[in-house]
Amino acid sequence: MRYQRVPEETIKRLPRYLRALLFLQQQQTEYVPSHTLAEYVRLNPPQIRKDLSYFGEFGLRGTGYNVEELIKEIRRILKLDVKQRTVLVGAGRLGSAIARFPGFHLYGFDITDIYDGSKKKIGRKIGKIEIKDVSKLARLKSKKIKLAIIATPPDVAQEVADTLVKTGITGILNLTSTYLTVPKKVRVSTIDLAMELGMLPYYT
Amino acid sequence: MRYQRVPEETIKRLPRYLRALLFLQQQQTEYVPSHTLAEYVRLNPPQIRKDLSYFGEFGLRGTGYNVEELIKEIRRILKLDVKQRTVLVGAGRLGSAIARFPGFHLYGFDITDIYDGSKKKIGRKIGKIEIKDVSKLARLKSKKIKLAIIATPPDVAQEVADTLVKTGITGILNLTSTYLTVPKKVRVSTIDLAMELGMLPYYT
DNA sequence: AGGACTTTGTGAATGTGAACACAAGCACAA
DNA sequence: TTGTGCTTGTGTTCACATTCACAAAGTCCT
Repeated sequence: MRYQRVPEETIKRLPRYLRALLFLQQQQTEYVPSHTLAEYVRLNPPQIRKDLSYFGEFGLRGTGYNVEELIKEIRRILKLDVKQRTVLVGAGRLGSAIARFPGFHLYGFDITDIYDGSKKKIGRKIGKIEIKDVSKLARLKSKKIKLAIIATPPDVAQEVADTLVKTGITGILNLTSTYLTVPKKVRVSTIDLAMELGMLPYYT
Repeated sequence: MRYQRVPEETIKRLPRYLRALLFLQQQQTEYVPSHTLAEYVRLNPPQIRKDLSYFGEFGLRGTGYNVEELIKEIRRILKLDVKQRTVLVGAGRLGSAIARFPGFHLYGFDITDIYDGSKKKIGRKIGKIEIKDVSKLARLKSKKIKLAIIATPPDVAQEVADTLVKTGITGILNLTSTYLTVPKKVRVSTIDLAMELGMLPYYT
C-alpha cells in the first residue's frame, strides 16, 4: 500500500486527526487505538487506519498509535513541522477576525503580513502587524511566503490572486465568493459562507 | 432519471449554480447553455446537466437554460424561495463579521436573532439586532427559526448546539472546531478555517 | 420545408473513495 | 512458552460520483 497515490480526501482528513491528537496529548494520553480516534473525528476506524497507512506503519498492533509520534508524523506529512508564514489580504471585518484567530498557531501558521486597499486602514495595526497598502503587495516577493488568505471584496479577489501568484505564493485560502483562476501549481481552497449555509434548508 | 436518489454532492453544487445565475441575471443574460455556466462554476457541462436533471427538465434544447426560470427552480429546490430566518450564537469578532456579511441576503437568509455569553456585549446592537443573553437561548422556541450559526468558543459549542436542537433548529452552520453531536434529523455543516488552511502546505 | 447546427437529457462506462473482513502482529497472563 | 484478546494494515468488495457519448429535440438560415 505504501507506494500508492494518496487520495485528496485523505489529505483533507489529516488536519482533523492532528487536532484530535493534540487534544489527546493535552489529556496525557500516550496511546490511542483507531476506534477511539474515530470517535473524536466522527469516522470509521478502518478509514483512519487506511489513511495513515498511505504514509507508513505508525501503529502498534494490540496497542494503537503513539499520540506524540503520530502528531510528529502528520505534521511532517502536511509540512506543518516548520512555521508556515502566511499573508492576509483584506483587513475588513472578516479579515480582522481571521488575523486574530488563535487556531492558526496550533497548526504552525503565522500571519506575518497584512494588506488592505483602504487608505483609512493602512498604517493601523492588527495585533503587532501593520496593515500595508495592497498596491505594494508585489513587493512581498522577497519574503518567500508560500501561503495567502484572501478576505477582500469579491470583485478584487482575482486581481489580488494574480499578484500573489506572481510573488510565488503556492497556496491560497479564498474566503470570497469569486472562483479564482490560477496556474495548476497553485492550490486554492475556497470557503463561501453563504454557499455552505445554502444547502442546509434542503434537508429540513 | 426523475425519480432517482439525489446525490449529496449535487445539493452542494446547487448554491454555486445559483450564485452564477444571479450574476448572469445582472448581466441581462436571458438564456445560458450548460457549457457557459460550466465556465463560471469550474465544472464540466454534463455535470451541470445531470445535476439539474435530477429535479426536472429545465433546459431548452438548442438554446440552453432560461436564467430567470432556473434561478426560481433552484431557489425552490433549496427552499430558499422563502426567507430563512437564522439565529447567530456568538458575537465575537467572527460572529460580528458574519452578522454583517452581505452575501447571506442574496440567498434569502435573514439573521434575526443574535446571542452571546459575555455580559459586556448583551444589549449592544449589531446593525439593528440587539445581542441577547445566551442563557435565554431556549426561549427562541416560539420563533420557529430553523437555522443557526454557531460562532462561539469551541468549548461551549456542544452545549449551544444542544439548546438549539431543543428549540427545534434543523440546520446548523458550525464555525467552531468542535465536532457536534446532534440527532440524525439535524444537519450540521462545519467549517474549521485552520483545517482548511492545514491541507494547503502539503501541495506546495 | 428541409437540412445544418446547437444543446439538452440520460444510459452506460469509468473513476474514486469508503467499508469490510481477516490475516498478521503484539501484549499480557498463566 | 503457549494461548487469549486486542489492534493494526490491507486486499477485496461495495457504493457513490463523474464523465462520456449519443439520441432526441429544438433553432435558424435558406
